[in-house]
Amino acid sequence: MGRGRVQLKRIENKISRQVTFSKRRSGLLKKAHEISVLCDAEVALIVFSTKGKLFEYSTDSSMEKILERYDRYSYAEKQLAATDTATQESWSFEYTKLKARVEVLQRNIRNYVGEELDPLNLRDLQSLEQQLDTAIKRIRARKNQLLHETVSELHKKLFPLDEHVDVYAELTHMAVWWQEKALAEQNSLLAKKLKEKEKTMAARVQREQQNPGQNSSTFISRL
Amino acid sequence: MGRGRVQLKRIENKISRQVTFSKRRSGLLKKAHEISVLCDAEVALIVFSTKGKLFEYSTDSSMEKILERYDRYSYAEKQLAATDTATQESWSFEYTKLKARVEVLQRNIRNYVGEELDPLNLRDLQSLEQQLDTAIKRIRARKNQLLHETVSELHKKLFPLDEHVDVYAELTHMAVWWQEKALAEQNSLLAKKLKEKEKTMAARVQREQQNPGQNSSTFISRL
DNA sequence: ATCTATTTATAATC
DNA sequence: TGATTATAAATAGAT
Repeated sequence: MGRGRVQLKRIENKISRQVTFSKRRSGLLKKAHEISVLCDAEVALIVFSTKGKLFEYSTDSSMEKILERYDRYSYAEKQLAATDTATQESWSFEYTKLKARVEVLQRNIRNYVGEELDPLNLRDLQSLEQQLDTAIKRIRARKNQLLHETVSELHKKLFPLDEHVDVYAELTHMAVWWQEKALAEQNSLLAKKLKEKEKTMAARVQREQQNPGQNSSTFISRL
Repeated sequence: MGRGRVQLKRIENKISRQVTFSKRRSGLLKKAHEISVLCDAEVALIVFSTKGKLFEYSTDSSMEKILERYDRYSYAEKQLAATDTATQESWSFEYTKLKARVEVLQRNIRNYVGEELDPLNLRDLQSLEQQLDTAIKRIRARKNQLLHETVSELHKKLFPLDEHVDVYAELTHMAVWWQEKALAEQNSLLAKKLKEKEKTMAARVQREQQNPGQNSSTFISRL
């Protein structure tokens, strides 16, 4: 409903994707609210943007209640299966144990997404950072692999008879080319920055020489 | 959008309320799906009719994952509400729920440390990477803050009478110095790498010229 | 469910 | 972001 028909597929242009998101999001929230009021329904709507920003709507702003209700609804089946597996007494204990476990896991996860870092000491932070660093590397590797596979399959579809072309080698070439380009750009950028720094440094040194011993290097010279 | 304007208030006629609900519900689900696809967003939509029937939509049908993410986003408030519900409901139900939760959390954690990535699609990987990237930034910021505080306290102990020295200014000087050094090192390293790359590139180009059209650029030129 | 007259939502543009 | 406008979509009311 606009000046042109719209295909149901990811909008590739980042800007217009963002604009569309903003418009449609407000439209969606509005409609969620409308059906909730008009039809006396309970609605919970959660939207995460690509960048991970959260938008939400819930009837009477009781998201909690609705999600609880949802859980009750969707776990109903699982409950039946589990009812007769264990005896009543042991459950209390098991439950407590499990609950503690959930708390630990949740705390861990919060740390993994960079929240509640205050209780951690330097060593914890260090090891956390290292873990996440490894994780990111693996994720990127997996992403590449996935892309790799996708491209390779695509290639097979495009050139089914063309067996002698080594797609992997081609991709490697492309990667090398890309890397070189990025490297060159980074290099010139760094060179520029370095020059600026040298300039400001020279200026500061000159100032220091004009009024020496004022305050500046006291701390460093003491260490 | 119909033959008459509509007031934003509960439709009193039961029949037309039901009809409107049915129509608008499908419209809402459709729009939720559309924004999800068009704008690459993660959407979870839960609707309970007046009669308590459940309708839901979720991106990639992973309602669990999205609700988990939502919980993480707004865990602060939730903590309080979740604690005392356990006493009321049957243990069996709560236990089952909790167990499922533990499984989800564990799976999440495995993903956060870069394990079991195979079931994830490209979008999942992308969002995971982004989350971890943010996390690492926060962790580094916290590390720096901690170091900062430690040094500042140490300084107070070492020079208790020395109130006029601005430790923060000193630290800034040190930081600048350090940055410049690192920058210079990085620069020379990059320069070295670049030169190597150029050499290998030149070598490859030469090879290509000697036996042209063998296999290499077939793929790229076709794209 | 199906059919339109209308109202709404929104894509394109600035 | 915020407005404007032409057009596509959704849907209220009727069947």
